[in-house]
Amino acid sequence: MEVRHLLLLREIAVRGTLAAVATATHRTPSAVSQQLRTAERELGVALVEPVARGLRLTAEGLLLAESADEVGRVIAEVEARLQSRLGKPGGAVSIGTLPSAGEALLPLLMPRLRDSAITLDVRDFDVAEAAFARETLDHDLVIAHSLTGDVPAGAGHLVCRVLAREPLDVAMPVGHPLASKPVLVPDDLVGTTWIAVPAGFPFDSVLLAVESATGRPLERRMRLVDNRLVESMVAAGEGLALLPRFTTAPNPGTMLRPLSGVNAERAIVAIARPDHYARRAVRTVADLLAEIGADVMARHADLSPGVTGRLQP
Amino acid sequence: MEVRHLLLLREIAVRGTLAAVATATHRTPSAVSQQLRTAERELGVALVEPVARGLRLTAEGLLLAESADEVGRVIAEVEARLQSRLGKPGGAVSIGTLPSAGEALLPLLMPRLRDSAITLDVRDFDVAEAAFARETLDHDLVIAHSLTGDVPAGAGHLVCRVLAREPLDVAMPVGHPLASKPVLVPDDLVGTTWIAVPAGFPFDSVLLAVESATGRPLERRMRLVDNRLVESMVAAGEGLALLPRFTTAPNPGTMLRPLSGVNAERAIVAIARPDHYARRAVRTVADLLAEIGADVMARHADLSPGVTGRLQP
DNA sequence: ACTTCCATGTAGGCAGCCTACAGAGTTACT
DNA sequence: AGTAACTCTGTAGGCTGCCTACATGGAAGT
Repeated sequence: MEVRHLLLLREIAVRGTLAAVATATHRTPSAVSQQLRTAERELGVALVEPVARGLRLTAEGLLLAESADEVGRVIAEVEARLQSRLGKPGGAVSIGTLPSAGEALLPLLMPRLRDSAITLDVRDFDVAEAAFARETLDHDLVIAHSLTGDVPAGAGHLVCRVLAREPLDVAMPVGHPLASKPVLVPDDLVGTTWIAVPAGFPFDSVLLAVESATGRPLERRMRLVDNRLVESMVAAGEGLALLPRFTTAPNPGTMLRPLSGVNAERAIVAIARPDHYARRAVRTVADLLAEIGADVMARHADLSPGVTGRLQP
Repeated sequence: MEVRHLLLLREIAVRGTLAAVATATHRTPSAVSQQLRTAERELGVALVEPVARGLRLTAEGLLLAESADEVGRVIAEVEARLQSRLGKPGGAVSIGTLPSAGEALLPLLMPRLRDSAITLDVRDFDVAEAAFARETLDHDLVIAHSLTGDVPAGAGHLVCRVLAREPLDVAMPVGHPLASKPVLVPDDLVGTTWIAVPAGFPFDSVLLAVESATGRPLERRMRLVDNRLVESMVAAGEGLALLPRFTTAPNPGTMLRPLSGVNAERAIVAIARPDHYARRAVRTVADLLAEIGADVMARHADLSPGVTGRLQP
């Protein structure tokens, strides 16, 4: 029983096809196929069965793939134990992040890693909530968010650390009638039109909650992802929008007002595969992100949202 | 971090020299040395340091060697989980046994494995109590004994199953004056001479206990290991001896009498390395041995020792 | 001093993993 | 229906890496 074969099965279980495993591990599909056959021959069991134009794991293959999680975790822990004895954590840590959270956190992370042996490799993507979990396959840490709780959908057996809780405020053009109220409630929003996000994206759940609270539908005029673009649309008077408080820069054309009465808050969380999280460098970065998240929350705790300065002086 | 290297370090930790590891794994010392250097290069740490004419593990090497126990156990458990799903356990199980316990148990084990896929590979050795633990390096199961408790000396972190508790009786030639008593106590033995075992062998602790109870030394005339030889000496009138009840065959020249007042009993135990014990075939054999041990104890429960038939009808 | 038992170095054989390329099967699109 | 795109698989060949065989150097015991 070779560990390499166990890890191969785990990759197959999680990526679905041999071709995906091959590209993820920088090999040809042929190599993966041959290794799989070797594993089957040595174990004396069928590990995969053909289905449609691909294949899927047999019950035995699935059993071993699940076991591989445990094996991988134990080995990673051993490695971490050694590294922690050898000195400071180091190496490359790959981070995948949703842009808005990355904008709030990562610029503060870089200086804290200045005199460590850790190097970062950052990528960003804006995907539906359930798609963040998949990104942990290709990144050590994924900065995701959730509006329904502290664990993003699909991140069941991943390591999951809440970095911050960020209010989602209502953005409106300067001079909008609602700007006179320091805090908005759902009833204030009846009849308004919105710059919304594509279906499946977390922010939409807030609008749905507002509709459910008032019993009246909201008009969604566009479905945009990029917050900078959304802001410009709001400033142009195309509608209201929900924007995360920490990263919506003061902007002469728009202002923010908090929304109460529904859950208008997102949890910014770092998620990781347990075996990646076993690396000390990865854990160190996660620790720093949690610190930074707390700092950011503290800095906004007594500040009003947006460009209007302090509301409760 | 390769599992092969971890297991190599464990072998070094446990066997002491590269030469011993090499012979145990059927390789040349050169191969082992090269693999060790490869491990050091990949990990970037010194794992061994020269000492005297051999070497010893550094602190880091020892850390990894200990971790290897955990890794090996987890992998063995995965393998066992797969095998248990695939059907009946099978494969070769190597047993090392002390001769007397093997004589009592193993003939009953063979028929029970008749229609299984398990094959046995049995060896025997008669060593001091503390030496049994070392034999678990080379055998899946070691049948050992202990007079001081249920765990033989040195078997601290081994799997340890008590198979039977066997009285050690006093063997004497037919017609010996002590034969008139159905049960002996230490005071009966004052002034007697004995066929003893070499120092360090467990049986000696019983004679020491008798001496301690009576305050009078016993004369030890020879120091023999082989029980068949001991029996013949007893029959020849050379002295008394302690013999295990289950395997001392009825013999026209000798008879047995139980000894009370001191702990004259040995625990027959199966010991194994946890990673070996994870194999289902190994566990199955251990289960059967425990059954057999219980049977043997039950069969002797209402029978008097030796050739004299039932004493308490 | 000689033997013995360590570990280690070098050269070469051999197995195993990988790539490159080709082929067969299935699905989806035009 | 026909084609394109995707899947997995097979074969031939190169390359890396592990091992053996043999030789060397050092430490301990006789």
